Amino acid sequence: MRILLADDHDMVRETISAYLHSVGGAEVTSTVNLSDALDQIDKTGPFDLVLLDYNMPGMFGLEGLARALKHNGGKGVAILSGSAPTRTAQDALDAGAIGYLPKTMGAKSLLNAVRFMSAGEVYVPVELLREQASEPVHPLAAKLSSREIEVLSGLCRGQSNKEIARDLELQEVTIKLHVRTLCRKLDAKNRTQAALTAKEVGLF
Amino acid sequence: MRILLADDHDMVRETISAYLHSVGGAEVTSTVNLSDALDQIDKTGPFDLVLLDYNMPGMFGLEGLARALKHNGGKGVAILSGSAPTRTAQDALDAGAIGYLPKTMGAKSLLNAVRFMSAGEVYVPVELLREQASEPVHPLAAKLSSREIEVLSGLCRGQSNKEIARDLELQEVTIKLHVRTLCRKLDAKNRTQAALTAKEVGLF
DNA sequence: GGCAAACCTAACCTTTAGGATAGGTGCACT
DNA sequence: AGTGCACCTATCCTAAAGGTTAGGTTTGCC
Repeated sequence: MRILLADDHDMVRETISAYLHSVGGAEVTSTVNLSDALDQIDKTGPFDLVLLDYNMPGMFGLEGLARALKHNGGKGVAILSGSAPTRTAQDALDAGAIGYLPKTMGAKSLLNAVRFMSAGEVYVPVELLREQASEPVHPLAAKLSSREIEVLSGLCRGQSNKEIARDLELQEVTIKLHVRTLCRKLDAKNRTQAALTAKEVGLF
Repeated sequence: MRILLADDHDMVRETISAYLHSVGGAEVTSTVNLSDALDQIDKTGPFDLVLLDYNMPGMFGLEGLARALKHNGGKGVAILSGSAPTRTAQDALDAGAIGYLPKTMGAKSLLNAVRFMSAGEVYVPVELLREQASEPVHPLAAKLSSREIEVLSGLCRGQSNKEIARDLELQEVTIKLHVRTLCRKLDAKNRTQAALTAKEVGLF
């Protein structure tokens, strides 16, 4: 199993490389930037798997991924990243990456994932799904009073102030007031934006 | 590698079982429903991996998964499914499944995934991310003209008619007209509802 | 050419939204 | 008792939204 590891952090590079070699029996080559990695591929032929640090000299986001994919002749290229923003991971996989490895994962899991990807399979960390499913528990919900939540709920149903007032048995003016404070708290210009952002953060 | 496969379709059961045994060298036991599977676990001890068909006598959705997880003593249980609705897969993984296998995947990939999961790693098919990224091409989008889509886009950003008019270099009245027809087509009472439903069906 | 459809604009109207300012209540905390 | 906060209401105002009717253009189709 021939692995190419490109990461500018010495410690990351050395520990991962050592583990994959000693425990996983892999033949690991490592470089400190993208261009060295591409040179290495050209020199010794495609690797079974190429691991690229996302934040690394010469990467320029996913551009580096595309270049590495071309060089590695059909074999897999995966992205290694410290954090795991869902967006980036999705983009990477859409762009043809064979996997997205958060650096937070354990050594054993890393080895398993590397073996898996070397076999040509796409590795997706569960965390990605988790993040999408469970929102960060609406951070701004705490800033809203219970009344405001009720009014916001009406906004999210597209109700007019009058309708909301009727449902809550209040005067229309009062609703206007709440709507205004809601817009301020949600950083929205109008009721529509308030409703949209409330929906977006998963409040309703 | 001891695998337990539970599926009520004879063909699925036999082909998968045969492949995992002959090519993958696995020891495969198979049953036709959930209760037989649970009996089998109790009789011969936990398997390295249990594969459960999602639509199967006794499963009752994810209830069967929970029961199997208890019986298999910490080792992995994965869901096998014909279709791959993102929602179900997410729920399954959240409920502790070690993987979600669409039956559409190739034999070789299946074997790789099974080996991966037997090693205790969570397998997530890429399709799940893909589906979330690219919607099923909005059924009602066809009913809207290109201008209307542009205006709707403005609504979904919470813009006022005046702002939309400026962006599209049209008169405000024209925008009003489009907003009205949009509300009719989207069955909305006002711009807020229109924006919300547009967002809901994934148009923006 | 006639015709329909999608588009744009105009003038006019009513309702709603959004905002400011002022004042009232009840409750909790000090 | 006083202070602060969340809540409710009132009046007055401007700006937007929503709706009607009546035109106009371009495009493509029969």
